[in-house]
Amino acid sequence: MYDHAKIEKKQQKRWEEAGIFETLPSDCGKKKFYALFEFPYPSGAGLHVGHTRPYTAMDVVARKRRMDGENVLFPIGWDAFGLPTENYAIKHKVHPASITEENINRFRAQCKALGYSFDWKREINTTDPDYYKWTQWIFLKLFEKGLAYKKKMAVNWCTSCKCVLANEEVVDGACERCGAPVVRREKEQWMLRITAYADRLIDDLKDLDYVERVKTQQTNWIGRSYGAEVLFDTTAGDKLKIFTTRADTLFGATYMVISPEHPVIEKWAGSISNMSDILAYREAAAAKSDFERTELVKDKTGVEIKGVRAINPVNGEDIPIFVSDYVLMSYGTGAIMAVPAHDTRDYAFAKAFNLPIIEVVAGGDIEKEAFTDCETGVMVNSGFLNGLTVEQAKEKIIDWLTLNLKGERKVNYKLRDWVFSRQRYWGEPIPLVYCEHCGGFVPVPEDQLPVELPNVENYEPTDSGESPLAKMTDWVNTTCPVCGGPAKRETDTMPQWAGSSWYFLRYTDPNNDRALASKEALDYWTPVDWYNGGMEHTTLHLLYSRFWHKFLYDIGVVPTSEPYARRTSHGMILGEGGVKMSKSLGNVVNPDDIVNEYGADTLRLYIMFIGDFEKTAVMQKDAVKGCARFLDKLIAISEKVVEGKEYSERLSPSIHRTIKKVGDDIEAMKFNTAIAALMTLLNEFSDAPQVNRAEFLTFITLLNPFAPHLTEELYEKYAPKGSFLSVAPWPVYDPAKTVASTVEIAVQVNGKLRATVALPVDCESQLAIDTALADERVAAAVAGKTIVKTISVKNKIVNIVVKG
RNA sequence: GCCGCUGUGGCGAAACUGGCAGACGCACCGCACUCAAAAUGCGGCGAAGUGAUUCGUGCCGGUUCAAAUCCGGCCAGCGGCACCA
Repeated sequence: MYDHAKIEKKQQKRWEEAGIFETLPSDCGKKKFYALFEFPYPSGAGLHVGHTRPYTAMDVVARKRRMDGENVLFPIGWDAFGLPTENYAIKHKVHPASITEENINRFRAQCKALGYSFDWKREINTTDPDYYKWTQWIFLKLFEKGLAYKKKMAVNWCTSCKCVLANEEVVDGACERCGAPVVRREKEQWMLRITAYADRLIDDLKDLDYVERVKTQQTNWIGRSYGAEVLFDTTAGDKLKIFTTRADTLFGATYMVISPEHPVIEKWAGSISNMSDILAYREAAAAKSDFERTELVKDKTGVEIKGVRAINPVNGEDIPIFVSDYVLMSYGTGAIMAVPAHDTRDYAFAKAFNLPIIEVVAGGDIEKEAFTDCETGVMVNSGFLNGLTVEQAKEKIIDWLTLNLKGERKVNYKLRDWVFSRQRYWGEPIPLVYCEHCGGFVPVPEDQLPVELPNVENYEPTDSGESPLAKMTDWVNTTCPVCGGPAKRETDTMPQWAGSSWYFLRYTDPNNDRALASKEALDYWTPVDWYNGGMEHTTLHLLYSRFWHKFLYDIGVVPTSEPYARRTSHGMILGEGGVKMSKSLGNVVNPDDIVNEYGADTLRLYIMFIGDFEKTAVMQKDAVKGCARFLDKLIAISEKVVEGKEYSERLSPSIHRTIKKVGDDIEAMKFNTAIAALMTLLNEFSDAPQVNRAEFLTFITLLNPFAPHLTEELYEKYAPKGSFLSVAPWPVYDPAKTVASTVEIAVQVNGKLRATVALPVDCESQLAIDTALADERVAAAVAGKTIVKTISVKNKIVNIVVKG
């Protein structure tokens, strides 16, 4: 066992003093490489072992690219606004800013102890007014372009955080962060028009190097569907507009349904004879939480509107209209045509209310269930569509609707606009003031940014849904920047996701006080070349930041329309026994413990060796030992290295192969097999009679990205003063030298392994077959039988097919 | 229900484009060193069989000289979405 604590501290100090990980200027002549992982929220719990997986992975990549001679930007910062800090501050009566500072100090120390090669001079903090000034600036640009607007609407209200949530933050009807139930509340909220970018957010994915599951998840979340809007005449006089993806089934529409919140209910009040029933139903629907609504998916409820009926535009049929909460006001037009024969929900409703079911696509059995999987069917009972395929009917009906002014093509999305305001203290103030005289919200002028968070006595959230800032009358009351009259500041703050939607831009030029970053810095560094992050952010941070970036591109602030060229995603680290690590289970592994016992290099190796980077892995403390032993073995070998400038004949092929393997594996994020290859090579070293200096140096260079401290220490013995392995050139391999002169070939008889034979590389297949047949075990298996066929695959296998 | 991913020893896992299944590591067993233990080194380690051999990558079937890998049909687990018309 070596003194890891001493060595690691020493090397960290050397690196820092020499500044070898500082980013070079953009005119350095090197190819740029921007490596990024999702910057942490500096929680009170400190760095978790789960953090070390993506951090170490990207550190390995960054270190390897630096050794490849690239100019690497590998930054770190703190996404420090957020509720846990605020809640802790309330409980312990301290200012969130001071807790944030404490937490950051701890995270920083932990990161340094792990030897990450960050450029510490570019550290950022989203709660720093010099940073959030630009977050506010982007908001003002969104406001200026009409992409930020205030709207009264039903929102998700977390009963514990006492704050609204974005749709993306609601998981199974509960708050994504605290797990408390979420209810619907009518509130005025700031919204960002992310839906305006829905198409581009889907379409631009196709040119990006993102792992496929991220692309599909984003595409599904945005949920684009192509269909038509159709106008139905009603006996109330005006028309009712619906959205459908199946206009081809119009002849099967036997009733209509509108959402309980649909505004026509008020409009038709005079004609509706059972208004009280309908209002009672609406009230009952509104009282349901999101959770209850999803729980009750099965049973369809509703009320028929008495007094108003609709006319099916294709056949003039008079059909009833229902109110039911299975139709959502927030999607499409809040009204549907119901085709029970070909939609499961309509079918269930029609059965419950005893409504007619008309088959319009042949092939199913509508007595039993709705025939929905009918894309290949043929139209029936459908007038002028009869005999057409579904595909043909879809085209024909849309043409017919358009021609007769009864409808038109329409695209709809599941994606909703982003609810952007929060009624909490610890977030960026929204830089707007409300002026009665000017008749609305007025932006705070750019030269008055940032609008800083005032010091408040009490951060306690309110049940009324007002931000704690609202009580700060000194701060709230201000003058209007336009007319100079009295005005009130907006007291809601921005959500946690604001600061992280653009932070990667700030790293390129972190101290700029005239722009969020200079044009030169953005031109050189963006887009991020490789961004790794958690799957849990796919429809949150990743989507939000793509949206902001596209907006900034549109207004000419950034030079690319996408922020990240490549996106990878790491699997979760589970606790012992395959369960999620949590405080309550007491199975949280603190990386500090492993660092103290074995050293940072061992932890780094272990966390990379644990398994496929993209998959969930289980922490097994026992297995850490294997990595510690590997390093001990390396030290033992280092003490016996002899002089030598060339690889020995014995080790040369393995060394060349390993250089290739480790390099390829790092780029493919197959860190586990890269380490396995290094272990194999080290085992060969210890079996060899001796290891020379050239061989040893290549080995520690390959290992350096994974175990930078020990390899740097071992390198000092050979290196001129002031030179560093961490920035030494990556070894090159010669493809011709990766193969030994002989290979072992498997010999099969009828596909079953019978022997292995040694043969010269790339030998003729006849020689391989002859050698195989000469083997006594093969001969025995073939004896007395007829050879029907022989197959020989170069350097791999010989298969002899026999009969009889 | 829909979309996606995964299923391989006692355990974590490897296996390029179909070509010796189980690399590498953990645990375990034996031996050496030691008074002893730890550490270290050497050897073994999918199952059955004394053995030649046979069986074996979730299950059933297919294609192929050859299948963990390709095709068809299931089963189980994980993740995402979910009354989205």
